[in-house]
Amino acid sequence: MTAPPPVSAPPDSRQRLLEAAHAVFLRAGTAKARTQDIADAAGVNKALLHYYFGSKEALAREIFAQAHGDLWGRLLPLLAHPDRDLDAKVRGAVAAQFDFLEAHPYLPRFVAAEMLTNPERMAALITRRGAPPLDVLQAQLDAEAAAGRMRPVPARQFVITLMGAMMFPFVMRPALEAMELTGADGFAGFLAERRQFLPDFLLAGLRS
Amino acid sequence: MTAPPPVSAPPDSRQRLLEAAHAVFLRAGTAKARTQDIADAAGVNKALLHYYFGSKEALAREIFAQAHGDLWGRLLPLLAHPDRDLDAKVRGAVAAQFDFLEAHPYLPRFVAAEMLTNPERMAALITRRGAPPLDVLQAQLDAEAAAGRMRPVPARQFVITLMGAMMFPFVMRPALEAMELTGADGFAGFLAERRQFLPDFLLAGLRS
DNA sequence: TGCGGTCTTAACCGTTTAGTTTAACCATAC
DNA sequence: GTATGGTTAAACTAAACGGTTAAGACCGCA
Repeated sequence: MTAPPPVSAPPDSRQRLLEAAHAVFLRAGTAKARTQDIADAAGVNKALLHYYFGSKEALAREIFAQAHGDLWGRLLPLLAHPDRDLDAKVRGAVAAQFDFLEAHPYLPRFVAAEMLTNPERMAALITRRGAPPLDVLQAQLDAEAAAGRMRPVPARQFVITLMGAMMFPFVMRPALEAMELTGADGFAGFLAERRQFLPDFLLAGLRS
Repeated sequence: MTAPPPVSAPPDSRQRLLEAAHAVFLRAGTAKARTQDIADAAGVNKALLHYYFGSKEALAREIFAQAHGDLWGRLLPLLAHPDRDLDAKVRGAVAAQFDFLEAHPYLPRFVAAEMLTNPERMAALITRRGAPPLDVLQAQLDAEAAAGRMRPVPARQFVITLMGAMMFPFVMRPALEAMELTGADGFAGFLAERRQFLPDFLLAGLRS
């Protein structure tokens, strides 16, 4: 059924297990995922999973930490960059994040689901960054407000609105489709339209 | 340990089971929740759960359908109302939805998680409404655009942005807190600020 | 040649869980 | 005063699942 074991297999089974675990976990959640399914997807025996990772829980921790980092790691540094104006930042962030999300559409819902069923995994991750990278953005917003070009706006509100505007459709996609809110051209059409719509809308929301 | 069986117990055990299931499911997800925990929370025997609902899955379907309806049922009709102007609609929707979400903070994450782990439950719900109630809103947006007061905006984009702007912080709350994005005054402070921020921001985003 | 890391097969263990069964209890209605 | 429906307690089953183990095969390398 599965591919025959390659004669001179490179020792990348660990990596293939990680990729298989990523795929299985993201489509089922770690609670419902079966280690047997992961082993099968990796074309590998279940015993090897324990050989490398010790337990399903350890593997799940690794996948969740990576998913969490992937989901947020791009956006925040981009917004914290001091040498680009707001307009360029927002347009760049939206384009980059949508590219990433379309390549990993299950990631936001997976992270949300895991935070519900396994809050301790999130708690084990919190000892990370120091100060939040919002100072630069807040300074830019304040400068624009002082110049009269924008209303005064808390950076945290804007950032979370920006992130949510992109991730939320992926989190709630099945519900939106069931309610026919994404429209006749389907989710892909909705997303294409949204890539255009969002930057203008968000920047207009800032202007005074 | 549990309350002694009331001498003349009203036959509301079914209702108490539903409420207990709601509480347990929403904090753990249906995959990780245990029927024993639900029975305990209801102060009732586990056999009674099957007496009333037949299976954990049937109970989960009922809770999920209710949660899904609660989450979306308020907002869409409010936005479809033809006799209020956009400004009043948006302000009213934001206030009402935040009231509801603060009373049921786990609901959005629960719905998202269930759509990941049990997509078939969502699929079993789709035979509901007919046309989406976006026509009225779209007509209002078009009229404003024709009058030159707003840019032309697809109603679906605005509605999903509006919903996401409120639900997303609840879906991703643990991650936002871990990244210290909600700020020093905590999630409650962030929400209070957001109630003020959002209506102005969203309406400004529409204006030309 | 022999060693050690990688990997497989297949059986097996221990635990957890949904769901069932049985027998009994008690109020209310008939 | 007996039938009925709601309810309990506890023991039980059947199955699924995570995890373990043993024995050995393959392979590059010293």
